[in-house]
Amino acid sequence: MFKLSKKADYGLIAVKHLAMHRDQHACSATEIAEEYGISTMLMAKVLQKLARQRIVTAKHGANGGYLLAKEPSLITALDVISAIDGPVLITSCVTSHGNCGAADKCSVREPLRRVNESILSVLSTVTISHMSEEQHEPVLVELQT
Amino acid sequence: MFKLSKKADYGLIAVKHLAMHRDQHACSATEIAEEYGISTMLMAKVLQKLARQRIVTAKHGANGGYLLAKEPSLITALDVISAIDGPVLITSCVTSHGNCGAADKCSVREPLRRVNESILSVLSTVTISHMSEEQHEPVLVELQT
DNA sequence: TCATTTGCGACTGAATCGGTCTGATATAGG
DNA sequence: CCTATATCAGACCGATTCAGTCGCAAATGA
Repeated sequence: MFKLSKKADYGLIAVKHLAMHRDQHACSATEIAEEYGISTMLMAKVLQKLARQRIVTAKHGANGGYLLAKEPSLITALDVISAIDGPVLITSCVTSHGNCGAADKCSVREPLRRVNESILSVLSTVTISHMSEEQHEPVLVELQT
Repeated sequence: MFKLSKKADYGLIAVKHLAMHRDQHACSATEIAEEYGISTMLMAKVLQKLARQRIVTAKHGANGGYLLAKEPSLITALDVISAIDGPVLITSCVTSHGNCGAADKCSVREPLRRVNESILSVLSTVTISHMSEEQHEPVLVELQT
């Protein structure tokens, strides 16, 4: 329906973990997985996807692991989610090569596109450093109705 | 990943259609389905769910069909979507009877809850009348980071 | 050299989703 | 009253997606 995948969830957990252990040692997939009681194999897969999108950098070999590739304030929730699940599109019609059956007859396509943009804007406003801080300053997001 | 179901999509199409044919005759599921090239059976199912949530009212019998139960400006996208797909929760952790494995160890739960609220707020700001109008005045939505 | 750790693709079982079918009930009109 | 037209409800099925696993290759530090 309208949920993020568990993998995306785990991705956010992992990135936040790395943000909190910044400038310390590199964290291995096993270490992170055990800390949160998640399957090691699955966490490894998630971190690999994050590495492929240059959100984290990997260090091979013994005592290796992952480090954040950028500052926590430069990594948005959208970055992490779309690195793992692919582009965020609330309807299949919205895509460029969209093969929506109702095609051009579809009267909700344009309004939904605007809703989609608003959601993207929310997700890209929230950064990892936001998610680590305690204070929560409200931010205004513009919504084209 | 993060998409609305086709049923929810069809629901929005149907409700918008009813809004545009307001104060005329009741529209049958067949009529709406054919107009947008959607399966009749499926459209019927969608409209039944909308009727159960009192978003539309059904008129049985010959020349029956559906009518909007409220003014288009009082029906939000969130109403329609959650009538069909159930409550909008971006993670399974967020729910009240949440059985998230990582449980209380999960460090992203609270930030995601706030993101979820922002999305709900976006979806409940957009009404059916918004989706029918041509003009698009921007609205500001508050986002707790 | 060897233990550790990432990288990648293939695979499986379970859950969800799109869509269909059947039968029951309600109602307008002849 | 009878029939055609609609909604209503739930069971059902095939296809897709998703969570999670496994095996093997490559990199790297000790």
